[in-house]
Amino acid sequence: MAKENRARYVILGLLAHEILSGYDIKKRIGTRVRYFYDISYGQLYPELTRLEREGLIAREAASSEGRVRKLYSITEAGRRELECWAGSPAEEEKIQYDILLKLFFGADCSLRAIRRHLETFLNRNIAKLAVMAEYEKQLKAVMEEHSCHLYYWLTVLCGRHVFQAHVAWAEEALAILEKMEMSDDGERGRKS
Amino acid sequence: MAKENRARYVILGLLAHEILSGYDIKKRIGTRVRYFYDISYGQLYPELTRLEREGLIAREAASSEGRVRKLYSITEAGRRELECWAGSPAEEEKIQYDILLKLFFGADCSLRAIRRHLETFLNRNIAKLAVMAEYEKQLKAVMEEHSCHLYYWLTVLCGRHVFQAHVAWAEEALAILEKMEMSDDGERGRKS
DNA sequence: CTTACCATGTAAGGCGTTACATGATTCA
DNA sequence: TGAATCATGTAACGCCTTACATGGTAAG
Repeated sequence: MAKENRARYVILGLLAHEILSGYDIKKRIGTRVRYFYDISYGQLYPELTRLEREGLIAREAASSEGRVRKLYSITEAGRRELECWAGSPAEEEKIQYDILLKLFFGADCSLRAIRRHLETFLNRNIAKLAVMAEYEKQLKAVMEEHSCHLYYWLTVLCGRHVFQAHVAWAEEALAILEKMEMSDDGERGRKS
Repeated sequence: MAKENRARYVILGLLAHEILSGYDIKKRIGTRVRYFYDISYGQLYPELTRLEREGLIAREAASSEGRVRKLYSITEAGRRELECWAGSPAEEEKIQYDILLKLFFGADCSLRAIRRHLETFLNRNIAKLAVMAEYEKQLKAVMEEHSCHLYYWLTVLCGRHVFQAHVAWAEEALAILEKMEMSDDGERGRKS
């Protein structure tokens, strides 16, 4: 999975629009793309150093009004690199959900545990779905005037579809389990 | 994301039902759970060594009919470990799709590239969806008689929901882009 | 004056991949 | 005899996380 060093392109992508510090970048990621990408300082700062050394980003004159801040901007080479990456084929997406492994391989654990996993999963995804709906509402209002944000919108749309699917699956799975329990009623090793 | 060492639990989960060699395990994973988990030999064999050293799995007497095969079985301690894992809370699932990053951060690349990404994504997920549908058909037939395979079915169901969502999203996104192109028609930096 | 936040980093270590190395067996 | 598959591993390296280290500033 981790093959392409997403970090560097996310950084370049953000710097393509604004001059930012490492701390700023972390915040931007936290608020804007949390649902499909995250980064830690342990990866961010070394990557910034590397990008600068490679000439893909450059230090801006620090405003030096007291606080230490290292501001970075993207270079022409950086823009080319970003464009090249954006045009090259995307890696295949993988679904690696812990819950599926627990369902599949932990099949001999209690039914109660399975139900608990599904319920946690369901609640989490209901919440995420609500957030996506909220984003969409806000975006729709903004986009009436500014036709940009199209790509932002498309990513939110993806989130809505995927989280909706999670919710639908969890509900269906819980319903199936309930039906099983009815007909099966307390048979064998599985204690409810 | 990578926090819990899924590999070890997948191995234990497979060994909970059969005695297998490393090679067998790899094959089982390849045919049965490819869509939500995969492993490489570089991870598999060292993990087997570790699990044996920890007493969670044990070497079975090799049948020694020529070929070298190391067969492993799960121990009682291994079963306890597996059960403990299966009962503990599942990690939060993350969607980390390369295509979303390219959409979001490569927003200044050509519209043609975006469309190509979406089409590739769409075709891939149509194919996956078809596989899930096939699995479901087979499973339904088998489950008439054997009521086991329930958890297998639930995982396939998840795949169906998720891949269906991917397909729906990609189609909607492509439709939106097409509409944009109509009204916008070749304006600005984006060359179609 | 202390808490919260701003801000930048390093070190250790785990997870996971790819490439390489080796050799036996089966089948055309 | 040569290719495919069976079968087990190691080495190197990259990604990423967690925990730690350091210090400044704003606000109550």
